[in-house]
Amino acid sequence: MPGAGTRPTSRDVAQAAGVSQAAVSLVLGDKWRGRVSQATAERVREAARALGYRPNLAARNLRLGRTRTVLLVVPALTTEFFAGVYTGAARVASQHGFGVVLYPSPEGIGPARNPFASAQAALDGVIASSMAAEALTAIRGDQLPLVMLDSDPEGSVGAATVNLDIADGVRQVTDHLLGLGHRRFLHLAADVPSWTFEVRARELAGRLREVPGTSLRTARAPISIRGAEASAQAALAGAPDRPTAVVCDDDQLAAGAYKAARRLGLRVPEDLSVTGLDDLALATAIDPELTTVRLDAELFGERGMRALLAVLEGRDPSEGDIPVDLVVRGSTARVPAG
Amino acid sequence: MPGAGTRPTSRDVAQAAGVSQAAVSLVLGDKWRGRVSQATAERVREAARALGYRPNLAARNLRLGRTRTVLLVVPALTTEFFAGVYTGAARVASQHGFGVVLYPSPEGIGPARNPFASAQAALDGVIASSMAAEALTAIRGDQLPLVMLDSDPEGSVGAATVNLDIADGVRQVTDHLLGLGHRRFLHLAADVPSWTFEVRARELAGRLREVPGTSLRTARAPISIRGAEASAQAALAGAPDRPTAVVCDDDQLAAGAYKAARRLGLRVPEDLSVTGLDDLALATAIDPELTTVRLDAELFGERGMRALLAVLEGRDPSEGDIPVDLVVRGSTARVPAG
DNA sequence: CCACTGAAGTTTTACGTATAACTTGTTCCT
DNA sequence: AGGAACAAGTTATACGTAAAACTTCAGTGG
Repeated sequence: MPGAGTRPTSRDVAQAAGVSQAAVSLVLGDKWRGRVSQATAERVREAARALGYRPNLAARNLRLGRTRTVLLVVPALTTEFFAGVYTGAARVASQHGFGVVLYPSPEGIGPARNPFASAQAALDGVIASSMAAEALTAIRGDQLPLVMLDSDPEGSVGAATVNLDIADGVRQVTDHLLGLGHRRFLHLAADVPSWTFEVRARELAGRLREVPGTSLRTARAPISIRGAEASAQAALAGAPDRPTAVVCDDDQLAAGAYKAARRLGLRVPEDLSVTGLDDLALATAIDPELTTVRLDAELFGERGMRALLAVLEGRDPSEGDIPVDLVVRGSTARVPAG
Repeated sequence: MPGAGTRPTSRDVAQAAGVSQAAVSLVLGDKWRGRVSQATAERVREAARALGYRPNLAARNLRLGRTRTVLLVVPALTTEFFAGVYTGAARVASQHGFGVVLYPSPEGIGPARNPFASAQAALDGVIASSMAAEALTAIRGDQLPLVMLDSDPEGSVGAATVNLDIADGVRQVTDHLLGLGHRRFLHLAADVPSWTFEVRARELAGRLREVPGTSLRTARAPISIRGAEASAQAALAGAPDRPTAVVCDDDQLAAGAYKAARRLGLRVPEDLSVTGLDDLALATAIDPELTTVRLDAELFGERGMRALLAVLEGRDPSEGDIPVDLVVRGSTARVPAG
């Protein structure tokens, strides 16, 4: 009889069922066919149920040398985007008997510290979003299989990468605005060093360079509505050759641009077109609803987990970028005359 | 020499430093004073560094019988609220050498399934938000120390509870609206069975019952902007004795109420006052900015973790409810004449 | 000079599991 | 009849760590 308060072990179950510990392990591990009789197996299962036996995961992990647990490192969970990524990753993981532990990096989207100080769980692999070389090194020092989300395929030496086709999204936005006659652009950029934001800047600038008569200014802001508001207000204040379109690095920045516009007496979209990127719930909460690029967060998470499974099984993890779609709503309109 | 690809163990470090495995454990566990010489300790640390040694957590957890890891069960991470809770909990945890694993329950705020199927990590305790009896039973079956967030102190048998003073928040909102002359109220309620929402309904109804000449209708909606929009639109459609104030169970529902109002040609706040609860970033992104009740998510998480630590150490976890504040912004105004 | 103390270690063991290797008894084929 | 083949188990071991219990040796006080 196990002491009160102590959790029952497989040995307790064995004793209760009148068999050896090995038999218990075989039965509960579903490896008993041809090794244990049907009747005995049932007896073991009954004993386990009666005692409320739950295997000690630390012991199992030690024995097997793996945990079937992976870490998902994400920037701070200030939007629902990474909730979607987690959902997708967790769905695929559970189909393969894996668990996903979520680690929101304290520093936001930028460089993240070594997550292993916090996550006491032993891990089989890591899916990391938008991290800097520093943390990457710490992880690779641990020899852990690694998949990078939304990161430079060149920069992440050896690690598999899974990316959304952000560049194409920016192209679609830019072409949409050019088609509406816009020529003077403001890029409201995230004030965070990350490849994913570099792509936006590069692609927008590149596309505009191909079209004569266009101009591009850039304003940087921390990724928050308040921060974006201040930055956008300053950038839009000059009346003479004010931009007619604001391309924002994400929907939160776009919401800040709305507020700046309102403060300056500019109407969206009559005086100013605004675009976002993400398609958060926020995008349809604000008025007018935001023209933005829809990112499929769940698919992103699924693909990330699938890539990690491939790495773990020694398969090739590479697949193409995930397509994104422009969603045209009420925040973009034909360029105002004059 | 450890085989290529295998992680070095404490035994490898011992061999490299020319000492026993026990000495390595003592030195790295900082228990060496009076047991190992300064010089040897330094030699061990150097060897560990050289080999890139990281202790096997599964083995440590098995040996110690604890993991210094706790699980934080939250509803789906669709708003930044629970990100704040996590941040607060993780901060306190790391100060005490604990890690926090985040488990977003797949079913939203309502009844959650047993999280242990997914989280392969062995756990020392659980902080669970707004869960139903079903999951609670599963957890208590595991004999795990448990702290409930935002749950009925009566219903959660034996488990410690940490609560925000939501009731007081609802009182403040109601008194604010009554003071502005409102008498016809619509309660836009979350369509989810949870104690935290029952409190809102009870408190609002109770307060209005004390004031003669008031009326209260209730509309239920899933917690999303879209869902709230549809529900609020239906509830506000009847012209004659339409409510003049909409009290929403959270900010997302309030954003939906804005959209319904706009669709019906009602101006906020001139024709309709709207209030929320949470004070999300969304609250200041919409126009007009939302009058709402600010909840201190980080403090909530801190208090939750502190309570769990108290339980783990056999101390009394109980503290008072966390105060909340009404934040008056532009979405509430004096009741329209007539 | 000898018992004693303290420093500086080492040896050993236990944590709970999964599984390889072994044992025993029965059935079946030739 | 004699073993081969198989069912139905058991015994023993390893995973990597932490720490209790033991050893060895040098110095010290009476």
